[in-house]
Order: sequence, then structure tokens, then C-alpha cells
Amino acid sequence: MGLDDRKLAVLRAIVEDYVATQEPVGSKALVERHQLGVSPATVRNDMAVLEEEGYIRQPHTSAGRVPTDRGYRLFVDRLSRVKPLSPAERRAIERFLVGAVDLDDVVHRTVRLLAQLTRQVAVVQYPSLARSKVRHLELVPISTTRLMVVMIADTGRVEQRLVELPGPVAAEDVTDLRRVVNEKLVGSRLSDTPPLVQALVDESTPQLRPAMATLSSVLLETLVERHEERIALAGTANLTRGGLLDFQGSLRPILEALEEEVVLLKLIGEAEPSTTRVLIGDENEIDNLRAASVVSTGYGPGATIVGGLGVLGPTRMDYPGTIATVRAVARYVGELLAQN
Amino acid sequence: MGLDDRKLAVLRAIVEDYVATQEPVGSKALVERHQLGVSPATVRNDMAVLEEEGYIRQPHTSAGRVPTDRGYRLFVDRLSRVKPLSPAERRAIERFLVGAVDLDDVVHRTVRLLAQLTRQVAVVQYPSLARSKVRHLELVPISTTRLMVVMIADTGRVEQRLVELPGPVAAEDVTDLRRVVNEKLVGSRLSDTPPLVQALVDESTPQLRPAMATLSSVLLETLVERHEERIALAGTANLTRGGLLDFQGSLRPILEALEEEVVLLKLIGEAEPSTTRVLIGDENEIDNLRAASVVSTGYGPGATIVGGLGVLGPTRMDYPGTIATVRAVARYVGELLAQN
DNA sequence: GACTGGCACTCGCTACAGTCGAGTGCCAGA
DNA sequence: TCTGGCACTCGACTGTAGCGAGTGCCAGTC
Repeated sequence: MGLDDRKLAVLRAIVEDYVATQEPVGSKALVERHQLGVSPATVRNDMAVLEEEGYIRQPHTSAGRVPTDRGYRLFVDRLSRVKPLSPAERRAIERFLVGAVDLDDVVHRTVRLLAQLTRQVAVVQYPSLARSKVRHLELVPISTTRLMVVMIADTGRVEQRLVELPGPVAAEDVTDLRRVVNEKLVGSRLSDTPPLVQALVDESTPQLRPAMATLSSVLLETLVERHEERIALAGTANLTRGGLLDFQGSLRPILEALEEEVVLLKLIGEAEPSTTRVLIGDENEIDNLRAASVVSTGYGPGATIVGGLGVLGPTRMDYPGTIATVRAVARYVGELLAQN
Repeated sequence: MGLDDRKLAVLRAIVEDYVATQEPVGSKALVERHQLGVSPATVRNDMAVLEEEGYIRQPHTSAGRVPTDRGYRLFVDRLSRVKPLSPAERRAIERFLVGAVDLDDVVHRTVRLLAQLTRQVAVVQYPSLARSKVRHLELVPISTTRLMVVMIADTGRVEQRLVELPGPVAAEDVTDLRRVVNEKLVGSRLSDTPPLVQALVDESTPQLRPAMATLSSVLLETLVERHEERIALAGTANLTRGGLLDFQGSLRPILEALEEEVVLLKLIGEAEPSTTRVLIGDENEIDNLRAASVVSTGYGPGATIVGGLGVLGPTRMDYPGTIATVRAVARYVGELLAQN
């Protein structure tokens, strides 16, 4: 088990070279390209140990070595420093994000930016409703028996839903409904609302009760229970970089997984404060993504987290660079949101 | 030039066989699989003529024939009948679309349905704002100098925008603004609003004028000029069907094109009433899509068109089936929208 | 004149053999 | 513990040969 420093250096060198060239790396080439201070033969011995421990493997005899998922894991955990971003990248981020006019715009710009900087598939979750507070609820009568409910969250998200009322409701009653709903719900977290919403119905006047019952059930159902998360995606074309070598030749499972919102949420939606999560290959719970790695983190104004963002790419990816970019973008987006 | 009936039958058989098998089709196989009533030799002669006219070609000598874009065009225009949908498909459409709770839901369901039925990439444009009428404009104060404008269109689309006011505005003034804006704009087409919006400013009281000016410029800019179109996409995984044979081996350009909203809009956004547009390979104006075909049509409540939808796939696609499905889905969606 | 059967020809595909070379494992020696 | 040397492995590439689907052409028939 004892991996001395040199063996670790060899592993690091293998990962770096393989990521750069996409070709199995041999002992001779390694010694030439890195100052390891030892001969190829020694490196070979180290490689044999690393292979036995499961950090690298040979695609076939008489070929160089390639890192395994486990090897990447060790590399990420212990052998790499997060690269500081280049000034050019910082500028790119700022330039890209400045001038966003609303939340939609912010999210779209962010996801494109991430895809472009990392040259990978980028995923951004809209601020989660579960973590948002109600800023305002607007009721707009569409007809006498139809209401459009527009909820504005403090994170900037706006959700609307059509409500079919059980019977006609007068304009004054709508005003009443609006007032009551806002008085009770504004400022509260959506995930905490169920009792509040229930109270709404109990406390309404008999006249308003039927309408309020429908309204509150729609609110509960669409905003809390089936809590509507949104996701933006960009950069799928990046999957085709590196020919067919990555993803063992078939993009199919990856593309399929990317179409499932549930899957995406699972990938990036479980963010914890100020952590960057890296899932490498097999560590991924989703079978379709066993050939991919995901780097994700949470973002939000200040220290709170309102959503997740991240990128997905081949296990053979530039982890230090990707991690740095994901973090930086998340931080900038957080700042942007804090300004609202 | 004279293509007699048999030659046309041969072309039709070639297209059908090639679409089904994805392999160049030879004279012998053709005669066996279709009742042409002539010998392979005769078919060969016909093939030679068809090739000379540019309807089919040989990938290489000593291989069968493959339709050219021009061949598909002739097939679509003159040799195929639109297949009626199977009852199972009709049921699938109804089952899928029933129960949609709002426009977002309708669009998402539609695009997934289309992708699933045609087994191709599906694209659905949200009802265009340019073709929508204003149903209601809501102004929600976020702070004393910030307003959220929520526009609800008669097509069900809801757009919101944050407006930074030049100075603080009192609550009563917001009420005034809301009343005025709604009085003037409700019921009008957004594309017709520029003069109306201008009038809004001219007619406001001095007190409201600065706020109204900002508000109206935002309205103009975001809803009319840079008229915000939305697009939903699904089924990209279907691009990987048929191995690497379709799209001459690289999905890259296709995926890139699909990421550009502008491109997608161009593809499906120029719908004309009750026409199904078929663009085959080279006919496509977008270079990246020269290896693909697009089948698109408009949809909307009743006879009006509010947006486009369609699918994109390899030139080697089942045109009759795809056309039928696209039309049917568009019709159902139209009916669904008409109910609102 | 249109169609057919026959025939020589083309050429991609597959299989097989041979060569090359990067890379390895192992071992004796420093 | 490291190193240089050496035999070995095996994938990648090359060249050759045979197979067969498919063609174009032509002479013959209805």
C-alpha cells in the first residue's frame, strides 16, 4: 500500500500526460517529459506497483499505461493543486456575465460561459424553489373562472400556473385573495409553506373558501410537492471532441442521460456549501454516465446556496483547470445574484 | 428527362429499401423485394438513367445505388403518400398531451412526444410573441426603484423583465402605471405596439413620465426588437441511431447547430399556414445541416399560426411517416391551445 | 423497340502473413 | 535500491489473395 513520493509523482505524470495527449503513456516518454531523476526501468517498477494497486492499467500488453478511475481519484484528492485562473479567463467571465437583464439571462449566459471555458457540457440549475422565499404572489384574472398565479421568488425566479376555479369569482374577491395570500406567504420559504397554505384555507371567509381551496392546492402541488426545478444545458457539441475515444465510442447513453432532468438534478443539485464535488467515472450512480466525470458546486448570493452548477466530460479531463473554472463561475454568479 | 412510370417505381423502391436497410441497394435485391415485373438487367438500365439524371448515385463502383438529395426530393414530391397514423399513435398523442397544466408543460410534452414518435430530434418553438396579443401586463414593485414587469400573452406565454427605474416611484403611481399600460396595450399585437408604446409616454402625466419612459423602452427592447423567442429541444440521443453512417460520421456540426437558437428558429420558425415544409440535405441553408433533413410545420389555435415545430434527422429518413406525425402533432397542439 | 440472359469486369471487404516498434518484465550488477 | 540490458509481447500497419455483390454492355428474343 505504501506509495512513496516518487510513485505518486509517476502517477501524477501519467495523468497529466494522458490528459494532454489522450494516448497511453510509456515509461520512456515519461522520463523524457518529466524530470523524475530516475531511469525508465525504475519507473517501470513503480508502474507495476501502481497497476497492482489499481491506479493505472494497460489497455493491452505492450502498450503504455492509462489512469483508472481510482487513479484519477487519487490525483484529484492528493496530487493536484487547483490552477489559478488566467486573467484572460477572469475577464471573460466578467464580460460574459455583466449586462444580464434578468434571471433567465443570467442562467443562459452562465451555462454558455461554462461550456465555453471548460470545453465540456455545462449544466446550470435555476435557483431552487425549495430554497427560495416568496417575494410576491400575483393573481391575474384571465376569465371569471380562471386565474393565472404568478409567483416571484427572492432569487428572481418567476413561476406561473393557470388555475381553474370551481366557480366564478368577482374582481373584488380576487383582490381579497391576492391580499390574503401575500400577507400570509410573502417572506416564507416555499418548503415551509404547507402548514401556512393550509391555514389560508381555514381562515378564509366562506365566500372565498372554494376559490382559496383550489388556489392553495395548486400552489402546493406545483410549487412544493412536484417542486419544479429548471435546468439549462449547453455545450453538448463538446462531447464530440476527442473523436470517439472518450465515452467508449458511444455518445448515446450520455445524450440520453442529459435529456432527463431528474438525472441532471441528481448530478448537480445536491450541492453543499463551498464544496466542489468531483464524481469520477464509476463513482457516478447513473449507469449511463459511468464513462464520464462530473464537477459540480453550489452557487448563491453570499454564503447561501440556491442552486447547483457544473460540467460533465470524459474521465480523461483536466480536473484542476475544470475545478477552478467551475468554482470561479459559481462565485461570480453568486455575486451577481447578491446584487439583486 | 422523360422518366416513365417504371423508372419512378424503381426510384421509389430504392428510396424505400435504402431507408429501411441503410445499405446501398442493388438491382437484384430490388427485383426480389418489389414486384416490378421486370428483370434485374432492365432495372439496371433504368438505374443508369436515374443516375445520369442525378436522382441516385453509387457510393463506389460495384456497390448498389443510394438516393441523392434530389432523389429524395422527387420521392417526397411525387412518389409518396402521407401515411395515415396508426390508431396506436393517435392514442399516444392524446394520452401524452392531455393533462398539460400550462404552456410550458404543453411545449415540453409536445417536444418529447415528437422526438419519441419520429425517433428523431424534435424542435418546438414557443408561441411567438410577435404573433401574440397582450392579455395582461402586471407591474410588481420589487423595491421603490425596481419593478418587475410580467406580460401575459393570449397564447399563454408569460414573460417577465426586471426594470430599473430612474427614481423612486410610489405605490399609487405603480397602480396608475399599471392601469394606463393595460388600458392602452391589452388586446394589441406586440408587433404593432411600437407606436402605442410611444403614445404611452407622450400622454403620461409629468409625474409618471420618467418611469413610463424607462418602462416603455424596456418593453420595446425586450419584447419587440430583440423579440424573445423560445425553443424547446428533445431527442438529441436519436442522432446516434444508425451508428456513424448518417451525418457522414460526425455529429459535431449538427450538435453545434442545435445549440444556436437562431438556427433553430430559422429551421422551424418560418412556418406558413397548413403547409408542411421539407428541407432535404443540401436544400438547407445552414451549412452545418447539409447532411440533415428537416420536416416542419406551423401550429396554432384554429387556422392561425403562432409558432413552428418540426423534427430533424438524417436525409435517410422515413419522410411519409415523419410528415404524417409532424402534422398530426401540430394539429393536436393547435386544438389544445384553442381550448384556452 | 423494349426486355432479357449472359458474361466479363470492378472493387470493397475479409482473411492471412509478415514486419516494425513501442513498451514491457525480469535479471544481474553497481 | 536503482540501473542497463535483453528477450519478449502484441498492436498497428502493409501487402497479397480470394470472394462476391453489383455493374455495364451486348447479342438475342418477343
